[in-house]
Amino acid sequence: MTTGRRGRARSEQARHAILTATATLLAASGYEQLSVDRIATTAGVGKQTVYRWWPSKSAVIAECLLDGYVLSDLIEPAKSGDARSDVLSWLRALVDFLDDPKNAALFRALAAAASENREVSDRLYQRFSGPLHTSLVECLRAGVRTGRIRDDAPVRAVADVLIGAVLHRALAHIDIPLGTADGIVDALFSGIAVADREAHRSR
Amino acid sequence: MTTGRRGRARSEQARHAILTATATLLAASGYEQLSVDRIATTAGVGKQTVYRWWPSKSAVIAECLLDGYVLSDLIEPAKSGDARSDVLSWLRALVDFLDDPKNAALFRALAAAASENREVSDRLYQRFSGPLHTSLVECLRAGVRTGRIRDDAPVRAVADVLIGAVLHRALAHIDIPLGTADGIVDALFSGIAVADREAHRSR
Amino acid sequence: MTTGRRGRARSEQARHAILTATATLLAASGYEQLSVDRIATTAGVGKQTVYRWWPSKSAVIAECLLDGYVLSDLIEPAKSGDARSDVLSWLRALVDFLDDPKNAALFRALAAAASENREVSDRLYQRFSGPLHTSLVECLRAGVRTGRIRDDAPVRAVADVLIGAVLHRALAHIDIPLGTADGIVDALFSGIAVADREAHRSR
Amino acid sequence: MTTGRRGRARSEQARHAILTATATLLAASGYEQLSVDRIATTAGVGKQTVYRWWPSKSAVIAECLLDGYVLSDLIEPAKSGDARSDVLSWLRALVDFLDDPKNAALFRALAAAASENREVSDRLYQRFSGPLHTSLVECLRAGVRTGRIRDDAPVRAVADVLIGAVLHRALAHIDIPLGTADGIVDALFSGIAVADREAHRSR
DNA sequence: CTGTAATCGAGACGGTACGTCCTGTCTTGCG
DNA sequence: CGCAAGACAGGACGTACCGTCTCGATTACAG
Repeated sequence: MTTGRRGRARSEQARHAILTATATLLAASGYEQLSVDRIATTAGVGKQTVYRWWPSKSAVIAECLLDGYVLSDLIEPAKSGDARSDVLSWLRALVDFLDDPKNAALFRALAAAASENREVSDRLYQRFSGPLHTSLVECLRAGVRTGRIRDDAPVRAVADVLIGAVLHRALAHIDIPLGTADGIVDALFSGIAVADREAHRSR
Repeated sequence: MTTGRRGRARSEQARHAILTATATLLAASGYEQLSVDRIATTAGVGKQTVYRWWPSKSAVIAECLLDGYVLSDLIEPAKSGDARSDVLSWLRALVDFLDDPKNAALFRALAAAASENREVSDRLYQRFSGPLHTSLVECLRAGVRTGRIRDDAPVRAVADVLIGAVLHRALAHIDIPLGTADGIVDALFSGIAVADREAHRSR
Repeated sequence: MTTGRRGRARSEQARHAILTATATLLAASGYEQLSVDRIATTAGVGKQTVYRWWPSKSAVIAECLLDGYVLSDLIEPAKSGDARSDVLSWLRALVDFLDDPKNAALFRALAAAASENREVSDRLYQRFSGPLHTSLVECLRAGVRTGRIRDDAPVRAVADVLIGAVLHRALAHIDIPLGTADGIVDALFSGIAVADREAHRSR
Repeated sequence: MTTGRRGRARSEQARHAILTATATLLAASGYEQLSVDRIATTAGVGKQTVYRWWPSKSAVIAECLLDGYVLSDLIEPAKSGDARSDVLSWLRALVDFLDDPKNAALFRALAAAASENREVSDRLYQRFSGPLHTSLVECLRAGVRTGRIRDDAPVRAVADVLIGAVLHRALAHIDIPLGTADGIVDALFSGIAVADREAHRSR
C-alpha cells in the first residue's frame, strides 16, 4: 500500500520551522513587517519552499491559525449550566484578552489578512469563529433546556452578535471598557424593550 | 491682500482626481492592490503631488472617507418614533447593502485598511461608526422616552452590538441571511431569558 | 565472469535521451537558455540521473560534442592533391554551412559554452578544431610534396588562420560573403606582397 | 531651447558608478561571478536603475566596452609606411596582450557575451573589430600605395583573417606561441604557393 | 529464489540571482 | 511655488535554476 506519490516527501521539519518563524515574527514585529524573505531566512529554509506550499504570506498565516501556532488557546465559554453567567464570563475573558495591545495588534493583523484574502477568512472562521459560534449556540441551547432561555430565542443570531461586537471594537482600535461585556449580556438576555416584557408577562 | 503664501496655489482639480482615483481603485481591486503609483497614474497626476499633500497611502484613503468619496451615503436609522421598527429597517437596509458583492468588497477593503492603519480606522470611525453609533443611541433613547425601551437599557453597548454583528459577517465573507437582522433585533428588544425577566420585574 | 559491480546497470537509454535532449535544446535556444532541469524534463529523466554521470551542464555538452550529438559531420578538406583547390572548396563549404542561421546559432552557442568552460573548449578542440587543423596541415603538406607549396611555409599558422577567419565572422554575427573564402585562399597562397617576394628569393 | 523631455534627468553619476563597478567586478571575479545585484550594491545604486537603462547584464558589459571601461586602450597597428612590419608588430602586441591569463579570461568573457547576445556582439564589433578592421585595411592600402603590396590584394579578407586567427586561439584556451604571429604575417604577405612565385620570378 | 546494492523517475530541499513592482525622495522644465 | 514627468536608493516580491537529498520502484548480480 502506497500513497501513489513519488519523489521526496514533504519535509515536516521545514513546514514546522516556517510556521514557527511566521508566528514568532508576527508576534514580534506585526503584519506589516512580515516578509516571506524574512520568514524563510528565520526558518532556515529556501524561499521556494514557502511558495511551494503556500500561495501567499496570508496563506501561511492562515495555516498558523489553523494549527495553533498563534492564538493557540481558543477562549471558549464554560458550561456550568447557567448560560447567562457562562456567556458573561466568556465575553469578559475575551475583552480582557484584547486589552493587551499585543493581542489586539495580532487580532487586527489577522483581520486585515482575512479581509483581503478569502482563504484566510475561511481558515479563521473554520478555526475560531465557527467553533466559537457552535460553542456559544450550544451554551445558549443548554440555557433553553434548563428553562432560563426562551425556547424561541434566535440563538444563532445572538452568537453572531456576541462575536461581532468584540470584533468591531478591536478592528476600530477602540478600547473596549469591561462594562461593555456586561451591557451586551444584559441587553441580550433581558431585552431592552418595555412593551415586550409586558406582552410576555401577560401570558 | 493675499494668503501670505507665494507661488502657484494648490490645484483642487488634482486633489479631486486623486481622491476619485483612490476610491475607484479601492472599490475595483481592494486595498492590497492599491499603490500610490497607480493612484497617480489613474489620476493623471505626478506622484509627488500625492506625497506633497498626504503622508501616505492610508492618509489618502482616510480623506476619501471623510470627504465622502467612498461610502458617501451613510445608512442611518429612520426616526419614526418606533425605535424597534426603526432599528430593524436600518439593519435590513445595511444587510441589503452588503448583499451586493461590490459593496461587500469595498467594505472589506476599508476594514483591511483600518486594521493596518490607525489613521484610517480613526477616520472610518469618525465618519461612520461614530455618527452611526450616535444615531442609534439617539434612536434608542427616543424609545426610552416613548416608554418602549427600559430606561436602564445599556444603549451604547446595544449600538455596538448592532454594528458589530454585521461587520463580523461581512469580514468573514459570510453571506448574511436577511432573517439575521430580525433575529438580532428580536433578541435585543425582547431578550432571550425567561427567568431574568421575572427577576427584573420583581425589582 | 562479470564486471564485479552489483546493482542495476547504467541505462544507456537514459544517457542517449540526455545527450539528445541537450543537443536539441542547445540548437533550439542557445547556451544561456540551457538548464539541467530542462534537459532532464525534455529527456524524460530524473535530474539526479544527469548529475550522477556528469558533474555539470558543461560536461554534458562536452560529451555531446565527443559523441557526435552536435556537429556530427565534420567538414573536412578533400584530398585531391591540389591543395589550393582542396582548401578553397573546404572553406566555401564551411561558409555555406554557416550561412544557415540555424547552424550559425548552434555554432555560437558552442562558442559561448567554450568561452565559459575549459572542458567544453578542450573537447571542442579535441573533436573539431584539432582534427581540422591536422587535416588542413596534412593537406598543405601534401601540397608541399607535390611542389605547389613552399617547403618553408608556416603550415600550422596557416591552418589556424583558415579556421579563425570563419570563427571570427560567425561569432560577430557578421554574414560571411562567399567571396571571402576566395580572398582568404588567394591571400594565403599567392601572398599580398610585391617586394617581399623578391626579398625572399634573394635569401 | 530644451530637449523636450520632462522629469528628472538621467544621473550621469549613477551610470558611471554602474559601469565602473561592472568593469571592476568583471576584472576581479570574471563573468560567471558577475551579478546585477552585486553590480548595483557595489555601485551604491538601486537594481532598478540598472534595469532602467540596460536590458541585461550583457548590455552593461557592452557599454563598458564602448566607453572604454574595459579594454580601454585598443591595440592598433602603427603606420610607419612599412605595412608588413606594422602588421607584424601589431599582431605580436596582441598575442602578447593575450599571453596574460587575466586578459585572456576577460577576452573570453566578452566573446561569450557576444556569442549569446546580438547587441554585445554589435557593440564589440563597433568598438573593436570594426575600427581594427578599418585600421588594418588602411595599413594594407598604404602598403599598396608604396608598392609593397599587390594592388589586387583582398585586403578586407586579409584583415578578417588577422583578427580571426587570434580570436580562435584565445577562445579555445590555446596558448598562442609568439612565432604564430610571424607565421601568419609571412604566409599572408609572401604566400605559401610555389607556382605563384615562379610565375612572378619569370619576369 | 532471496537478499543486497545500485539505478531509475520524481520531486522537495537550502540557496542564489533574476527581473518586476512599489515606496518615498529628489530633480527637471513648464506654467 | 505648484505641477506632470520621471529618475533615484532601497527593499520585497514571486520565479528559475543550481546541485543535493530523499522517496518508492526497478533491475541485476551474489549467495
